Amino acid sequence: MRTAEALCAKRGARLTEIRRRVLKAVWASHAPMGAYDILAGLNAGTGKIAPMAVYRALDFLMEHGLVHRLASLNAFIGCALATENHAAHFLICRGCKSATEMEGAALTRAVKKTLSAHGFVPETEIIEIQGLCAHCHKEGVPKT
Amino acid sequence: MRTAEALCAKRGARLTEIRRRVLKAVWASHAPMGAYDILAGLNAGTGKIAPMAVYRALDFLMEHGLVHRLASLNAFIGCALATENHAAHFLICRGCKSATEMEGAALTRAVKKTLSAHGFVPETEIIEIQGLCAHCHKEGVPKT
DNA sequence: GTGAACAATGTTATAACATAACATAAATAA
DNA sequence: TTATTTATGTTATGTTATAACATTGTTCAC
Ligand SMILES: [Zn+2]
Ligand SMILES: [Zn+2]
Ligand SMILES: [Zn+2]
Ligand SMILES: [Zn+2]
Repeated sequence: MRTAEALCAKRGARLTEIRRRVLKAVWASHAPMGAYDILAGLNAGTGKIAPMAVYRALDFLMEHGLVHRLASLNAFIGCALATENHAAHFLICRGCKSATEMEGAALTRAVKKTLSAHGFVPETEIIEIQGLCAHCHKEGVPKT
Repeated sequence: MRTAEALCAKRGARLTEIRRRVLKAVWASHAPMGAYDILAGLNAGTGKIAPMAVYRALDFLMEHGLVHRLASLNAFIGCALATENHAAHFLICRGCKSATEMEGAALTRAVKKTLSAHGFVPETEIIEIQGLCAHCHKEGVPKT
């Protein structure tokens, strides 16, 4: 959270109340959260925030690399490596619902190589591997 | 199309009228199509097919590896390598809206390696790189 | 300080994507 | 043929995301 504040300050970006609350909600969850889950959390008390507000906050947070969107789940998760902009690669376990962000230097290199072979200029890189994490696999989480 | 028929015959799977029509629609488009786009196409004449029917056909076609879903676009595209089940890796150009399926042996290897390093057992592999294809980049398609 | 310009939020409505649940019909097996 | 399974029809609803425009708040030049 300090990191987020520092980062926004450095960029002259405003980490407002609602953005902070959304970020906090996303960070508080190990599992990826849907936008409407986040919304429900914010509105748990007396709230009456609208979906738009959450989506706008998420857009802001994504722009600044504090949150990632998991396309395969329509869900959002806090960035584990909130440094400069980076490609996000995720391992998504259907057993424990975890999504682990991985720092894949080798993978990144392989992707780059493949792209340049095609002359393709990348802008967004989505890599999401679904399956079972080591723990859940050992536990014998069933197929379906 | 012959391929699809052969493949289904071999497996005892029934490539019915509606499934065939959906496959044809998806194949006819270079660009990925949304489910409701496909639906609109089928219903262009006298039709009155419901969304469910399209989604069910798509599920069938995906099970048999004839169609892929692009998670980042909520769209579907015909498989360019309709052989055995394979991980689908796509290059998605925002200029010409094309989605190119790539046969990335090296990339596949890199992914495998990374996964085993994490002890992660994969089931579904989503790799979608968005950006500009060589042609659109050369044309100077602008940022936004 | 005042006012212009921009940034953020509020508000309402709707678009776009996807599935649940149950009924009917068609194909296959026994 | 009857039973069983597979596919489709039908209606309704759930889920995710954006459009459009009004209002409020912040910043900055003057
Ligand atoms: Zn990250
Ligand atoms: Zn797990
Ligand atoms: Zn394919
Ligand atoms: Zn292109």
